[in-house]
Amino acid sequence: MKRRNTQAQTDILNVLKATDRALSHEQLQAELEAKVDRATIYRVLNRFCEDGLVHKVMDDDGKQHFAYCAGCDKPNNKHQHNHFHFKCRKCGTVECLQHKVHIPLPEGYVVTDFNGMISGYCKKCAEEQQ
Amino acid sequence: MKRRNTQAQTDILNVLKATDRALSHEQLQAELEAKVDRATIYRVLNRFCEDGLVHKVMDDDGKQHFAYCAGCDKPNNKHQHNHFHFKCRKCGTVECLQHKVHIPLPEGYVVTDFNGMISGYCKKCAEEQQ
DNA sequence: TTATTATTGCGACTTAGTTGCAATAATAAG
DNA sequence: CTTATTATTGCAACTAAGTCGCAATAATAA
Repeated sequence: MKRRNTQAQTDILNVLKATDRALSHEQLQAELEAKVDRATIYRVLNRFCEDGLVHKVMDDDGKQHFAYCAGCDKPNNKHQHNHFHFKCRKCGTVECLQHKVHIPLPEGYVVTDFNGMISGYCKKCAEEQQ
Repeated sequence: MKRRNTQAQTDILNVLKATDRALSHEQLQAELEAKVDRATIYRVLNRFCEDGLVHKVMDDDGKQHFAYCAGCDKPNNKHQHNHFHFKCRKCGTVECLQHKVHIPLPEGYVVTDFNGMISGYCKKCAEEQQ
C-alpha cells in the first residue's frame, strides 16, 4: 500500500504545519474552506498518524485533535508523544505544552499510547473572564 | 435543587465503590443487569461528578469512564484528579494510577480539569500476548 | 498511452451521549 | 396519614463525531 501525493493531503498538512495548535476536524475543515470532504479529512489524518507525521489528542469532550509533530521525541525511530496538551474552555484552542512527562507504571505493564489533556483558560481568555 | 435518595443512584454508587477501576457506561450497565435505563445512568453519573463523588476520565477512543473518588486529593474542599489512568487495549479495563502529576503551565493560565490516560497492556494481558 | 490501484466524495451507518416530556416516587407540609 | 411539591426516571427521539462501502477519480508505474 504505497502512498500517493494528492492535493487534499498537501492542503491538510500545510494547515497543520502553519500552526502550533492541535486542530479538531471542525477547525481544519474551516481552514480548508470546505474544499475537502469530511470523510477524506479523517482518512488523511489517520494516515498521517500511522506515518508518524501527526499526533492525535483526545480532549475531555471526546473530540479528536490533530497536531503536526514538531517537538516530538523520536528515540530509536519510535515516535513518543509524552507531552501534555492544554485546551481552553473558552476559545477552544488546544496547544502542545513543552513539559515532557514520565509516569511510573506497575511492573509488567506495557505502554503504547499517551494522552494528556489539561483544560482551563488560556492567558488571554482568563484575563477577559472577569 | 436538592438531591433525593433513589434506588438507581445507590445501585450505581455501589457498583463503583466495589471496584478500583474506572467503568464505562457499558460496563456499568452490565453490572446493573439492565435494571436501570441508559439515560438515567448517564444522568446519575453526571450528578455524581458535579457532587465530587466520582470522577470522569476520557479514554483515547473518546469514551467516558467513571471511577469512585477514593484516593483523590481534596485541598481546601476542592477536588483534584491529578492522577493518571491506564487503559488496557486488550481487556479494556481502566485503572487509576497512584502517581500524582503536576504540570507547569505558562504564566496566566488557569486549570480547571485534568485528564491523563496511558494505553497499553496490563501485566496479565501483556504476558498472555505472545 | 494505457493499466493499476491509492485516494476521493458521497451517502448511509454506527455509537456515545444528550434532551424533552410525561409518568413515577422521594421528601416536605399539613 | 394524606396531600402537595418537584427531583428523578424511562422512553423515544435526537445530535454529533467518526467510520465504512462503493463507484468515480486521478497518481504513479508500465
